Amino acid sequence: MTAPVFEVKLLQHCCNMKLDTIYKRIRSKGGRVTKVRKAIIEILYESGCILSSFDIMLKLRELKIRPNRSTMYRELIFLAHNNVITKNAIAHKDYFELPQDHHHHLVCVGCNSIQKIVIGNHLREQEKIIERENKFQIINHSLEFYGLCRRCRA
Amino acid sequence: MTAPVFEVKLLQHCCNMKLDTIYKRIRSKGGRVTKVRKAIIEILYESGCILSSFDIMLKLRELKIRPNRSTMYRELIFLAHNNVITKNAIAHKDYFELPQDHHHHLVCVGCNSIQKIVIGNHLREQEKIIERENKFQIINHSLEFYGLCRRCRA
DNA sequence: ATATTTGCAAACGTTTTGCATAGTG
DNA sequence: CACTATGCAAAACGTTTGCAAATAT
Repeated sequence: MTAPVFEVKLLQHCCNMKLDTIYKRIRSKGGRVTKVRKAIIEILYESGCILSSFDIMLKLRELKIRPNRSTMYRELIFLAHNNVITKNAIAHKDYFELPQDHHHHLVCVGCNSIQKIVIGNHLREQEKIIERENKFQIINHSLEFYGLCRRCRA
Repeated sequence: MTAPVFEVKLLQHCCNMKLDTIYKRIRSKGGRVTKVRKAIIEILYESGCILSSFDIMLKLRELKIRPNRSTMYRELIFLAHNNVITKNAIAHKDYFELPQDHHHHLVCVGCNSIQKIVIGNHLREQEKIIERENKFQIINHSLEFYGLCRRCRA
C-alpha cells in the first residue's frame, strides 16, 4: 500500500478579496475607511503573510503612521470581527492575515518566523467524523507545524 | 469514491509512563520529588486530561497545597523541560499533560473546555512531504479544533 | 448632528525574573 | 555541605478597558 501523495506548495500574494471589496464591506458595516484601518489592510495585503500585532505596528511605523497601541488592537478586533481579516493565536500571541485559500503554518522555533503551506484539506473528512462521534460542532481548526527553518537548521 | 474511514475515539486515563518511572526520571536529572512536584504530576495523572496552569493551581488548593504562583510556574517549566509533561499553548495560555498516545484537542469556544480526541496519525505522511518540499525540519505539530461542545450547542 | 475613531492612562491575566531563605540528599 | 526548591515582590508581556476628545459622514 503506497502512501497517498499530498499536494504541498507555497503561497505568495493570494488574498481572496480585492481591496475595494474589503473597503466596501467595511462601509457596509457602518465602518469608516480610515488611515490606520486602510494601512493595516494594505500591510497585510502587501506582505501576503501572517503578521503579529507587533509586526503590524512596526510596518505602520515604516509608513509614518503611529497609532496608539490600543487603537491598533481595536482596529484588529474590528477587522477580525467583520471577517475582513482572520485572527490566529500562536504561542501566546495573536497573528492576523487576510482571508485566503485554506492553509496552515510552519513555525520556526529558532527564529520565530512563520511561513504558509497549503496541504490538501484532508481534515475536512475527519472533521465530519469528529462532529458526529463527539457531538461537537466544529467551527474551525488551527494546525501549526513547529520546527526549524532552513536557515536555523544550519 | 468513498471517503476514507478515520478512527476517532475518546481517551481517558492513558499516560504512557508509570508514576514511579516519572519519579525515577526526575531523580536521574538531579531533581527532587518534592511535595508540589509530586502533586502536580499526580493531578495530571488522575485527571487524565490537559490542564491549564490555573487549573493545576486550583487542584493543588483542593489538596491543601498552596505554592506560590512562581513556584508552580517554575515546576511546570522544570517538568516540561525534562520531558515529564508536555506543554501546549492554546489561546494565549499554557496547557499541560502527561505524555500519551498521539492525540489532538477539541476546544469549546463557549465554555473553554478542552477534550481529547484520537484520530489516526495521518499527518505523519504529510509531515514528510512538508519537510522535503520546504526544507523545514518538523519537531512537532499542534492541531486544535475549535467549536461548540454538546452543552454549549444547546 | 450623530456615530465612529482615536489617544491616554490604567488595568488585566498569564508568565517570568531576581534575590534571599528554606529544605533536602 | 552543596545544591535544589520555595516565597515574595516586582516586572514583563500582550492585550483590553473606560473615558474624554477628535474626526468623519
